[in-house]
Amino acid sequence: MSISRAKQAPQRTRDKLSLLRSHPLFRDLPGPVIEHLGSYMRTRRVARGTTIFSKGDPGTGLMGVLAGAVKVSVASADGKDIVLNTFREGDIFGEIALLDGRPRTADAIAMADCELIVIERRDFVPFLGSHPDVMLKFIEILCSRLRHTSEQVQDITFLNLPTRLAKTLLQLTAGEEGARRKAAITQREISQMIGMSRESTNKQLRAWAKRGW
Amino acid sequence: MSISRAKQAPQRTRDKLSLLRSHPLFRDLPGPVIEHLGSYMRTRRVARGTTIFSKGDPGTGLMGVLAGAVKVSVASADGKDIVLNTFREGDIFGEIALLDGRPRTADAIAMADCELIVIERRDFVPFLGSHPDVMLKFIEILCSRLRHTSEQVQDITFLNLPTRLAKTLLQLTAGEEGARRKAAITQREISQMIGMSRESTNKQLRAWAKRGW
DNA sequence: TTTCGATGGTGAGGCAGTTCACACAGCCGC
DNA sequence: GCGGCTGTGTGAACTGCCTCACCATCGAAA
Repeated sequence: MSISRAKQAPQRTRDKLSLLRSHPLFRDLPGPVIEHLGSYMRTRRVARGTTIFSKGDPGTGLMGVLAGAVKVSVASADGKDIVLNTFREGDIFGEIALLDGRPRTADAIAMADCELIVIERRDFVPFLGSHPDVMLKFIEILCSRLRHTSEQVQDITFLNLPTRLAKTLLQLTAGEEGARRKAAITQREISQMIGMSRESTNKQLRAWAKRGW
Repeated sequence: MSISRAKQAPQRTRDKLSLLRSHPLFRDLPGPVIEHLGSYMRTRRVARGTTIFSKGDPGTGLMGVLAGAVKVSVASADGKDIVLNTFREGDIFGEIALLDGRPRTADAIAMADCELIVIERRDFVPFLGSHPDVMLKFIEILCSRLRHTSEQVQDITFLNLPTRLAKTLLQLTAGEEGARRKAAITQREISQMIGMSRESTNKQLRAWAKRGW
């Protein structure tokens, strides 16, 4: 997976500043402020499969996806894996450790070759302190994350495999309807998203396929 | 349950202002500001079993527990119930709908006779706008809620019944170690916290009891 | 070309936990 | 003291999903 993939740089449809300018968090900021922020940012390129950060790491900063896709997941002692969230081009992640400075609660892994931006906590926190409007946006983001995670809890406890699978598939296809579905996701990844075994997922998919879907 | 219980007012060990003054959110505010905030607050008394708000309600405000205990839970279509969080004297809940103004994502139910404080969103949001330091505290709270919920997801998917039960029991006893355990919780409530059936919980408890615990 | 690793596909068997059906105790109001 | 309610205790039957074991396919590496 390493060499031949890494050879071709990930498609980058936007640069650092344009990501800031288009993201809801910063969209409303005046140009000079955005450029100021931009000066704090580093970019980082990672190949598919790379661990971007691990559970327990000191949370050093905020990450943004310029190109590629990232999954945030946790592994159990016995090798199982659940995906808590996925992020793609234009998304921002890792806010929690950024904001409260405590260790990361999950792993972040590149699902494709990625180009990321990184803003360090030590640079960002002072900035945040002088920008209450950005704080408000962060509060909104945190709220929506909370709603998402809490819905996840409900889905896991209330819904059975087929329902959860269907729901996940819908979300996946909804996310990429406009773009051609180049996202080529494996069944194993789907199963991790819904917290079920690869085999069960497969069987359900086949059962549906037999009925012509 | 209704009459004889409601007769005796819930034990109130603190008043509105002292709750604000002792809560991490507001602790650092100057006295006059706290009193100003206090002027927005109403108190509300509810009997055990009362629904304080329901999933889907417009989120009107922030709630605080002066006395009693509150559980935040969701019910599934087929009558099952999971508890997402519990709050007791001195805690604050309902921040999410307060902050983003969207509908409540869960029900809040009084687990005992309660005295609550309420601050309306329309009063609080302007206040928040002029108090960035309070925003920061809210960000911290949201982060810790997020960590909690995400841990819940992990527990549900990775841990089996006995482990989850043990963990929950530990948290419960830890929460009330100083105070005499007057919290008299039912097995049904425990099962809802860990997302398992009442019967299974009972059997596990009995199994442990047989071994002398 | 062969080999190898990663993915997709499928069946048999097993078990954790659910559902259902009770029985029993304590408490309350009447 | 009697019915009714809420909470506890328990066994039998059922089942959804996991685990294990295996084979097929395909692309990349050697």
